[in-house]
Amino acid sequence: MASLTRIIERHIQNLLETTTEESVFLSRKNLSERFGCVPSQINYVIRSRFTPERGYIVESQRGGHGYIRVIRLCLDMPEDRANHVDELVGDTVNEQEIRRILSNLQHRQLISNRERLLIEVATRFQEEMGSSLLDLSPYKRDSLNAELLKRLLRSLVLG
Amino acid sequence: MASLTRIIERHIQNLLETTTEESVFLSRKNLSERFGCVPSQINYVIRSRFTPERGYIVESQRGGHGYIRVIRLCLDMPEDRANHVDELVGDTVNEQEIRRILSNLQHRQLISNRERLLIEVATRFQEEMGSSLLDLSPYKRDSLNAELLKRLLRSLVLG
DNA sequence: TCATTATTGACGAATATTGACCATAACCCT
DNA sequence: AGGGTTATGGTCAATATTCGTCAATAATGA
Repeated sequence: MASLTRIIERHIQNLLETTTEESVFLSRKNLSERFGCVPSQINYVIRSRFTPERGYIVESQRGGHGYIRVIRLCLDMPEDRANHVDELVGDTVNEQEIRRILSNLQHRQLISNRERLLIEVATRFQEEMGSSLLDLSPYKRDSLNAELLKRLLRSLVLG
Repeated sequence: MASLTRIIERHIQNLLETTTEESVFLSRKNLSERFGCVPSQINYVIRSRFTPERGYIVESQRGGHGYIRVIRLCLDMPEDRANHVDELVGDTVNEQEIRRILSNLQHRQLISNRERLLIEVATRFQEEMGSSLLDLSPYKRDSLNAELLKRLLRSLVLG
């Protein structure tokens, strides 16, 4: 029993995979009628699933002939991917954020599940060392986590 | 008398062995009702038994249609395999030995190029932290390296 | 006996759904 | 051209539904 949000998400992803274009134009009204929901549910799906963090950008226009356009980010150049990684991770990350980032990257097939596992083990080990052995402050641990995570991901994404 | 934790652990493992998928979706609420325990007991089982170090990845989502997803990358590591990893790595390893071990594993096609890269980056980062940030003795650094390397390799069920 | 592991429950955080009200752009009619 | 009308999409807050965390307590085992 999938949620409506997930169903609509899949629908939009299908459209993106089907087309040869790098974007699709949606009608909020049509979509909400097709899926039997209030229009603002479409906004919720867009806001929660088609974010820059997941590799999308969105444009829209109101009024007559209005639309919502969903564009797939193109990260062909290794350098673009490295920059993307730096933005994703930022200067500090806690364990929860690490899990979320890795989940995203895996769904986008930028890392395999074994690679994800290695990264989780490595960051957990560092977290454990940082808190029990070294008694570092939470902030210091989060910034060390960010540094390690960026190095790991950059090494994959530059190749 | 088997503890509830063990019973629930076995239940989840059975689900994983039964399904043809690489993962199972659980409902915390359902499970806790079925086994007559508080919901947070399910978290305890997951946290203590289905860790990345043991080769599992866990994703979850709160809210409506929430779930806990357990992904198993490999079946549990047999005892002898784990011992093999321990022998391979030993109690201390320096960078040179790490490279030799990884090279060997890669030639036997037990790890990919990218996986090797991750392990090297992770151990090098720890080495760097250990010497510059915390000024650990070389011996201490080598034993931390060994511990990290063993956890990484065990998670992949190598040996 | 002491350390580790297991159990519980109160409280907190995240996600999904819905609807009322707001903002904007195109169209059409003087 | 101007102004009203119509057709879109956007925002925000309320509510419901899950799951997570943390700390206290109990049980187990070495």
